[in-house]
Amino acid sequence: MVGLRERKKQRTRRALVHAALRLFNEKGYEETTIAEIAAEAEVSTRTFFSYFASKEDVIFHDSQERTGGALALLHDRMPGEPVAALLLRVVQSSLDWAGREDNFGLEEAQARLDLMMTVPALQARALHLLFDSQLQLARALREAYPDELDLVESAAVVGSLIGAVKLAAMASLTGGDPSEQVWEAVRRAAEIAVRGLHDLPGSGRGAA
Amino acid sequence: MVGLRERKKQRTRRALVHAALRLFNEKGYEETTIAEIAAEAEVSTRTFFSYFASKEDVIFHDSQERTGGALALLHDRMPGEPVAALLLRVVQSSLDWAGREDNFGLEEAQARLDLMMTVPALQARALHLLFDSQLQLARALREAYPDELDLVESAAVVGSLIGAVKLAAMASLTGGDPSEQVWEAVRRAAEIAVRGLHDLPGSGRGAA
DNA sequence: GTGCAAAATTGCAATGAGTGAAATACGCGT
DNA sequence: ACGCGTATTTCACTCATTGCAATTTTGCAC
Repeated sequence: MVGLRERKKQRTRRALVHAALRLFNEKGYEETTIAEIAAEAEVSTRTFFSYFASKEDVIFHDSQERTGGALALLHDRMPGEPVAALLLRVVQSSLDWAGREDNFGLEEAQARLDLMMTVPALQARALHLLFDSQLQLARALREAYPDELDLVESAAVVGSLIGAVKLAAMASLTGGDPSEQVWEAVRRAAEIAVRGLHDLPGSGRGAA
Repeated sequence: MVGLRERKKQRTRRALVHAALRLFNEKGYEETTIAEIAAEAEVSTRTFFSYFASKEDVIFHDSQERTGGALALLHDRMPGEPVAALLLRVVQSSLDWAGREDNFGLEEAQARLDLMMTVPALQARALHLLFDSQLQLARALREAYPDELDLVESAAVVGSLIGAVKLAAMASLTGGDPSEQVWEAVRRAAEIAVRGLHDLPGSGRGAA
């Protein structure tokens, strides 16, 4: 399955992402044209679109897998585990993901985050993706606790948690805090959001 | 101040919004070109862009004012009012806004909501705007309780509440529920999110 | 190795969003 | 009626994105 064909495709894909990221940070997102990215990766502009549906997609090429992990956690929840504890594990695992970044260097990860935060178009796209994943998480959570939660409740719980974490992280980030404090902000936000969940059905006792 | 000049401008603006909405619902958002909208409103395509920065903006032309109301509520909070109670009032007032819709007919309001929910580009934009307003709300909340909350906490609280409401509403909407049940979902979500806030500094006693 | 079919790449043309600048029309105060 | 300043239009241009047909590359069988 990993024939030359596949390897070559992956190489091109990476080249495109790499080139795009480099140019975005060098000249800015709007200022960089697809033609330039393609040239940098040594393919035609037309080929760019056979790898990514749009300019934005270069930035979000791996968002799929990222939510997959969270969904898996919800799916294989430990029997008897309180909702609050499970959700905190999801948050934790998500934070770990951000710490890894195998595929691309830490610099590129940072650059990407920066772009997502500053370029309005990307910010909008990021929020949209995040939102979709939240809907998926809500469905998964509901399936994990089919007798204790209905869909609206799981949605409220997931939305509350992610919403709190996201906005707190953003507030901290825009405040210019170092990643240390951003992490701490996320932790506190999660705690606040989860506070109301202790007495939620399916709990037993609190967690966190 | 209300010379012919001003009146004419407002008339054109409305004509553009009206034409756009009509065409969007008739042929779909993507399928409608700016040229068509401009033609319908009897102006040049270039003029369209002197009124709205982009195609999307026609849909969100009044989003500014909508958040203004919520910010005002936070600003004039009643002394001694618990955080939870104040936030619930914000949610309530926001729901009322959706009920009114003075500027344009109920049909158009409904059509607009439908577009925002279904067209990905608009969905993304809506989320972005919502997110920005949340940051503003967080700042306002912090100023309303300067001694009891720091920025991260207010962000967590606001994000949690809005996140819960938003996702619950969405879950209910995509489930095909009638507006009756959507309203109920929002109410329940707000309650869940607020549950953890009762023992938040500045409260005193609970509210809901 | 050769040859062939599938997959990938490319060039080209076309559509539509969005922008900049110059030319023009028009309400407004005098 | 006259001139000023702002809308509006026109024209020309850049760029994202897509459809299509031609071309090249690769996987595989003989």
